[in-house]
Amino acid sequence: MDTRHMQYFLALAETLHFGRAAARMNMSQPPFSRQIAAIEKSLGVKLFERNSRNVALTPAGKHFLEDCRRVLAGFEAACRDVRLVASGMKGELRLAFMMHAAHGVVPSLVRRYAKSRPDIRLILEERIPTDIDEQLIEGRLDAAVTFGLVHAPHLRTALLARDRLQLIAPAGHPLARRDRVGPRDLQGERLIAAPASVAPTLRSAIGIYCATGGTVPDFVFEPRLQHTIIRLVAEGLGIGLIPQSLCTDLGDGIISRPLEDAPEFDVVLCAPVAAKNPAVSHLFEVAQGRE
Amino acid sequence: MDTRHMQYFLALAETLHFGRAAARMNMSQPPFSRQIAAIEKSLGVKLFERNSRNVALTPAGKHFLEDCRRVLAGFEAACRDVRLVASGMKGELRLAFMMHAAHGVVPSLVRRYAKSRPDIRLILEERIPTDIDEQLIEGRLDAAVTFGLVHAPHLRTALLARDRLQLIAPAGHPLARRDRVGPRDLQGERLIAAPASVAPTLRSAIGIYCATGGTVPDFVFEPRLQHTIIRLVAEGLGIGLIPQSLCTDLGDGIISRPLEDAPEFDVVLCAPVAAKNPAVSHLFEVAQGRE
DNA sequence: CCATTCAATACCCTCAAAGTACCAATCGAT
DNA sequence: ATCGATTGGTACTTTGAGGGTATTGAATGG
Repeated sequence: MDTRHMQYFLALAETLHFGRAAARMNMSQPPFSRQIAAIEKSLGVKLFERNSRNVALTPAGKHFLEDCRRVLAGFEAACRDVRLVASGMKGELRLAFMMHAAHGVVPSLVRRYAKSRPDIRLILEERIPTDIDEQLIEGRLDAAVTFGLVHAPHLRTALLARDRLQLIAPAGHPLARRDRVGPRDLQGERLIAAPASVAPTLRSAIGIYCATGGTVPDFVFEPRLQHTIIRLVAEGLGIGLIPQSLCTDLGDGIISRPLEDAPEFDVVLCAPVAAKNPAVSHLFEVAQGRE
Repeated sequence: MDTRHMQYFLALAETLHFGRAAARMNMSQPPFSRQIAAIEKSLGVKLFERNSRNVALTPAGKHFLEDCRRVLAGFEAACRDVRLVASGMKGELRLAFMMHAAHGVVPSLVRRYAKSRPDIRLILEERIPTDIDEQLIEGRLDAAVTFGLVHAPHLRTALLARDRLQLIAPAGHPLARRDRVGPRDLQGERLIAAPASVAPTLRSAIGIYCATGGTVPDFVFEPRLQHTIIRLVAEGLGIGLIPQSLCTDLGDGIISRPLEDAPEFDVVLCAPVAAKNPAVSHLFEVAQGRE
C-alpha cells in the first residue's frame, strides 16, 4: 500500500466503474483491476462488492474512502508546504534583539514582515549582545537586531538606525544643570554601565569617549540590563551613558543631557551570510525598505 | 513521491546517517542515497545539508519531517482501521426499532453492544414495522428490532422477547371491571388499532383473535402510533388491544386487562442474511446472550 | 601521510506494474 | 432464445523504477 494505491482506490470509489476509474488514472482497465485486487489482498479486506454489471462500496470501503481522502489531502499539503518553506513563504524565523532595540526599530520591522509573510511564525527572543553573536553562529538564531560590528565577515548586515550615547544623571546632580557635557566633565564621576562581557560595543564606546578627555572612568556598578542602570541612576547612585533611544520616559528624579561629540553606533539587522533559513532574505528586504 | 519515499526520508531525518538509515529500510546505502536524491529532485527542495562527514536537516527538511510523521501516522491508521471496520470492531451500525421495543429490549441490547464494541457508532432510528422490512432490503438499515415474521427467508432473526396483546379500556368501561376478557366479549365494541399498512402483525393478530370468538371487529380509528391509541382510549373513544409491554404507566382514566388465550408474538432482532456490515454478527451474539 | 569513514557514482539486474489480447458474465433488444 | 454491447477478470509480454555490488572521492584523525 502507498498513496498511489489510495488514489486508485479513490478513483474507483468515486466513479464506481473500472473503465472510467482507470481512464482517470491514465491507464488501461486490466492493470487497474489488478491493482484494486492487490489492494484488497494486501489489506485483507474486501472494499468493493462487484459483479460484471455493478460496483459498490462495502461498509469497510466507505470508511476507507473517508480516511483516504484525509490522508491524501495531508500528503499533498505536506509536499506543497515543503516547497513554500523552501521558498521562504512559510515556516519559522527565530529573531533575537537586544533589549533597547525593542523600543525602536524591532516593532515596526516585525509588523511589516508579518504582513507580507503571514505564514512565517516569528519567534522573537530578547538576548544580550554577546549571546546573539554566539547563537547566530551556532545556528540557534536565524537573525538578530544588534549593534553594528566592526569586523564580521561571516555576517550579512543591514543598517536599521543610528543611535548615540547620552548622559543620564539624578535630577539634583551638578551635570544635570549643564546644557552640554564633554568627556572631561566625567572625571571623578561614579559611572554605572553594563560590563564588557554583556555589551562590549557600549562599554568600549564609553571607555574610548572618556579617554578622549583624558578621563579614567570609575565604574561603581555593572548591571547587565540598561533598565537597571536607569533605576540605579534615579536612586542617586551614579551617572550613566546609555543609548539615546532609551531616554524617553525616564521617570521622575532623573534627567538626560546630550554629549559633546557623542559616540555613535549602528543598530543593524544581521544574519549569517550562509543563512540556511530562506525566510531570512526577505527580512533583509523589509529592513532595507525594499518592500 | 509516495509513502515509501516518506519513510526513507524519515529514516534519514531520524538517524542523520545514510548507512544506518538504509539498514533500517533493509537496503544497501547506494540505492538509498539515490532515493533521497530523487525525493529532493521531485520536490525541488533540498531537505538535507550534507557532505561526506555530516548530514543535517535544512529548515524545509525540519518542517517536512513533522508533516511526514503526521501523514504516515494517518496513513497507517487508515490501513489499520479498515481492517477493524471489516472485522466489525469499528464503524457504524444502523439499527432501527419499532416504537414499543424502545420500552423493552432495545435499551439493554444497545447498552451491552456499545460496551463490547465501543468503536462502533450506533445509529438508532425509530421506524414503523413496514418501513423496517423495506429499508432492511434496500440496505439503508443494518438491523432492526421488530416483530417476528412468519416467512422471511432473506432475514436472519434472533428472539429477543415474547409479547402478548392486552386489553386497554377507559376506566368506566364495563370490560374494565372483568378479571378476564375473551374474544367473544369484543363483539360490538369500538376498536382502535393501527392499520395493517403500518403494523401488519398486530393488526392481523387482532383480526384472528376476534375471529376465534366469531366477533367481527369494528375499527373506529386507525392511528399510526400505539401511543395515540392509548390517548384515544383514555379519552373514552373506544378500546384497544396493544402489546403488554406498553401497558406500564398508562396514566389515569385507563385500565388494562389480560386477554384469555392472548395472541402472542415474537420481538426479534433481524438483519439480512447477506448482511454486508460485519458489525451485525456481533449484535446477534449480544442478542442471544453469548456475550 | 595513511587509514578510515561516509556519501556519491557506475553499472547491472530483477520484478512490480503497465500494456495488449482475450475471456466470461450479464443485460437489453430483436 | 439469441446476438451484441458492456464490463470486469485472466494470460502473457514488456518496460522501467528501484534494488544490489563494486568503486570513487572527500573529509577526518592518528
